[in-house]
Amino acid sequence: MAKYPGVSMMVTRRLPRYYRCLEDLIQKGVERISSREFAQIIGFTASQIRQDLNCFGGFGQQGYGYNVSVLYQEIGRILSVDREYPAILVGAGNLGLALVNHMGFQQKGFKLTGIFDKNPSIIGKIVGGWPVCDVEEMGAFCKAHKPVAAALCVPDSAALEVAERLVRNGVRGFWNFTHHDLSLLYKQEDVAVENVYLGDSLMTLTFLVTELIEE
Amino acid sequence: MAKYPGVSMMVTRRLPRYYRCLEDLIQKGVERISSREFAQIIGFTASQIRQDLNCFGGFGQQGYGYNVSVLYQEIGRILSVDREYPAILVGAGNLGLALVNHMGFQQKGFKLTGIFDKNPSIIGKIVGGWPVCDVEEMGAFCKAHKPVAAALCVPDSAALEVAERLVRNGVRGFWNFTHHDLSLLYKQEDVAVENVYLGDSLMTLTFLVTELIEE
DNA sequence: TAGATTGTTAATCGATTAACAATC
DNA sequence: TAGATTGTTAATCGATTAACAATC
Repeated sequence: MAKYPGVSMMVTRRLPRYYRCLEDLIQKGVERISSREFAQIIGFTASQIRQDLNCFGGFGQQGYGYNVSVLYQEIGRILSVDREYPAILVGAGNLGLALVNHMGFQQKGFKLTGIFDKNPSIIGKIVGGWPVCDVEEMGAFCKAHKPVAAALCVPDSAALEVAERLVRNGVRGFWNFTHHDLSLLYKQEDVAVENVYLGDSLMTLTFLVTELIEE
Repeated sequence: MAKYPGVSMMVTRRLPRYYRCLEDLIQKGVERISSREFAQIIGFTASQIRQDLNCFGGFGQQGYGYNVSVLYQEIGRILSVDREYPAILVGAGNLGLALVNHMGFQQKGFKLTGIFDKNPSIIGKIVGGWPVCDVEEMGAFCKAHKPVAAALCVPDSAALEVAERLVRNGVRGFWNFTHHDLSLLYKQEDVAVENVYLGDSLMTLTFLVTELIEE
């Protein structure tokens, strides 16, 4: 059973925003904050912040507000960013490598445990401390290391096949950079999918810019 | 004045999905499609599809449905993906390079016209056909080439300064990969911001996976 | 205690879905 | 013409905002 069954996707997606914002506040030495001040900084309404937080518990105190570091810890716990779920990267192209080098998988709930690619000219190279392995070894690796999630940076054409293979091997979450909506595939089964459609994001910007500059 | 002033962000963000899905259908040789069939494939409801499309015009025909290639063209036009707005990339680290090499800026409304970085060891290298230039040259470059948009792949700490410099030089849109919410900064001014919070996206997945696997 | 600010309920707003008349 | 499916209006649903009593 899910710990927070009633929580909407809207609220879920705001949690990381709160978390990061609180991190900044700690950095700046802020100890307490009211929903009103918080709202100003983060760009939501005070009502929404209080409403959101109360999905998970009463972390504030009337007349005082919220203790920044307490709230930070609480949201971190809710997000489970202190976990180290074993995760793998499939597809060590430009984007995949950028994610490994640029992003901290750790401190975001995951621990990278393997990198896989199909391209023989990449296999064997060391990336972010890990040798790139042949995708053919992926099945055996999963049986041994039981990765919980996978970052999918393979070409669109390979997305479905790779995803299905991983699900058969116990992977329960995808950070999906392909353009195949995997959440459609796994609606029934218990697989979490976070789609990152970079192409769509750029096209959205195109639309917005055009709306702005075309008279 | 905006061409489509009443269109919500919700609808806007679905447009690229429609566009890509139609592309796939064309590839598969599908000529016509009803909102019902389309809904099945894309994972929305038929009502929503018809509602969405009618924000922009009546592209269908009663009793027939939608002509796939006509609809594809129409949505492409609405999104302005056939434009070639001059755009630059600032920050040629792993992520920036991945975007240049992996993404097609062209065919998504933009044309990359320059790449900038602060790091002397990167400056001068050729990436995606363009030499990486010193950020110090950015002002002069903007005056000469008038880029309309910028992909921001600089460290968080540099985000605000770079963004402000670019806005002063006429940039009207940001594809923002930093964790500073630029849309907060330019609420009043006419600057479009598409925030891509990869870290938040990964934390969201962490939350979803935890909800799934913790009993 | 008095002032401040939460937690929570009620009101509003917007987005999605359902229904159906218009029409190809 | 009859069948199918749109465009569009009305109903529902969910998310955001406002309000205020509870309480630190």
